[in-house]
Amino acid sequence: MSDAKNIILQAASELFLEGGTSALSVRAISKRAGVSTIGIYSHFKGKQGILDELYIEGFEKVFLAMDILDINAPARDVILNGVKGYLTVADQYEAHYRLIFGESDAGYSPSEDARAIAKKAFKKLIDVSSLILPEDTKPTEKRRIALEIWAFIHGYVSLKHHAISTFISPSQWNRLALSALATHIDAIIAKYAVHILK
Amino acid sequence: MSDAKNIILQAASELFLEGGTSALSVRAISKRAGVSTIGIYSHFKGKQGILDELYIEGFEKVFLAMDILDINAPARDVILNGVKGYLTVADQYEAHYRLIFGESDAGYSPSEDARAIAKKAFKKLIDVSSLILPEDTKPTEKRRIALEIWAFIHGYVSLKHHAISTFISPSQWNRLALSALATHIDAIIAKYAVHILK
DNA sequence: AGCTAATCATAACACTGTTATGTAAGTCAA
DNA sequence: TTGACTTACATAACAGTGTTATGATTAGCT
Repeated sequence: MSDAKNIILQAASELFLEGGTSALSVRAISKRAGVSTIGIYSHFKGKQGILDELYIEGFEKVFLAMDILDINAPARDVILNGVKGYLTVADQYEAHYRLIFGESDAGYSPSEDARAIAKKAFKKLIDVSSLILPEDTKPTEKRRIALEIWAFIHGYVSLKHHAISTFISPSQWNRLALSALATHIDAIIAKYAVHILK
Repeated sequence: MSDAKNIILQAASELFLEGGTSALSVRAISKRAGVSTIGIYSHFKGKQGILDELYIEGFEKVFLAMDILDINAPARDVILNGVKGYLTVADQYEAHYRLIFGESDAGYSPSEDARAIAKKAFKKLIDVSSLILPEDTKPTEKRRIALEIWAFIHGYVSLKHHAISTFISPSQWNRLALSALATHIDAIIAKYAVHILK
């Protein structure tokens, strides 16, 4: 990657972290990067290209957050730890998170490359959440369970961002999300245990 | 409400349903309504005012969707029916839903009046979801459970809107959401049953 | 060296929400 | 009816947005 490209991306990332999408205008980026506005078009595919990079950056953070250190811990704890990491990233990189879930720029839609990273992250989630399932569980079933967990936890993050939700503090939100998910995971485990016993 | 005000709002609502926020420019509204752009500012508080009206419109749809017809049915079914209505509204008025959850216009934030309607809808959700809880459950506990249900189901709707989620059809999404929620509700009921038995 | 392709700057285009200015219409009291 | 005052509307402009056409400059390669 060339110098100018790096400088532009750095400027964009800074502005994005500071003020979200509203602070991310082509002119603001070029001004901070010390280049002309045309630089965003010669090095990236316009603003879409910049947003794509930030989208990928966001999903990479999510991907790393799900990294599991203690592979020997009980499956239930491994998942909850992964989710804890997910929630931390969602807090720390809120602008990225909002971009990923279309909460910041209605006009933006991710490119093929960006979608590929997103799918990679989802596959990792499937791997992690499958730990509570029997090994011979069908792929579609594994995906279904991963989706349940993702929907649940993302629902909490998204509601936290909602304007109505001021009566609950951010840290309390994360605790609520984790305890609710624990309940749900236990329910899933119990269901499969019964299934095995039969 | 005056004539011009109604005409403007009608035009805005139509454009919104047709093309979402991106189709909702002040000039487009005024053009369709047959008035000058200044009309949006004399009858509403600019674009914010228009979005506020649509925000309220959206939450009223959600509110109505949770109306329960069969009050004598089992609590579990009453909730699932209410959620089914919620999902239908989310599909039918996708633009409104996205606006409500900040997925369409990053600049918009609802007024006090709009927030009030949102709180009213949430209170209704608390009432409905409390049906599976013992009558003497504390208000904060009731709220916590309502939040669990809302987060779960909204998480599914939000993921459905996500770009990565093309591998699942819309109707399938709703089925997945409902069955996952059923699992979760049963888990909650079981938990409270144990609590009572002790 | 000479040619080609990429990089950059200026300025402009078509859009956005908003507002200052001016005009016309309606309202109400003397 | 007349005069004063408020409201409704229109035109045009302002400051911002993403994008691009036109040139100029630079870099890489034959």
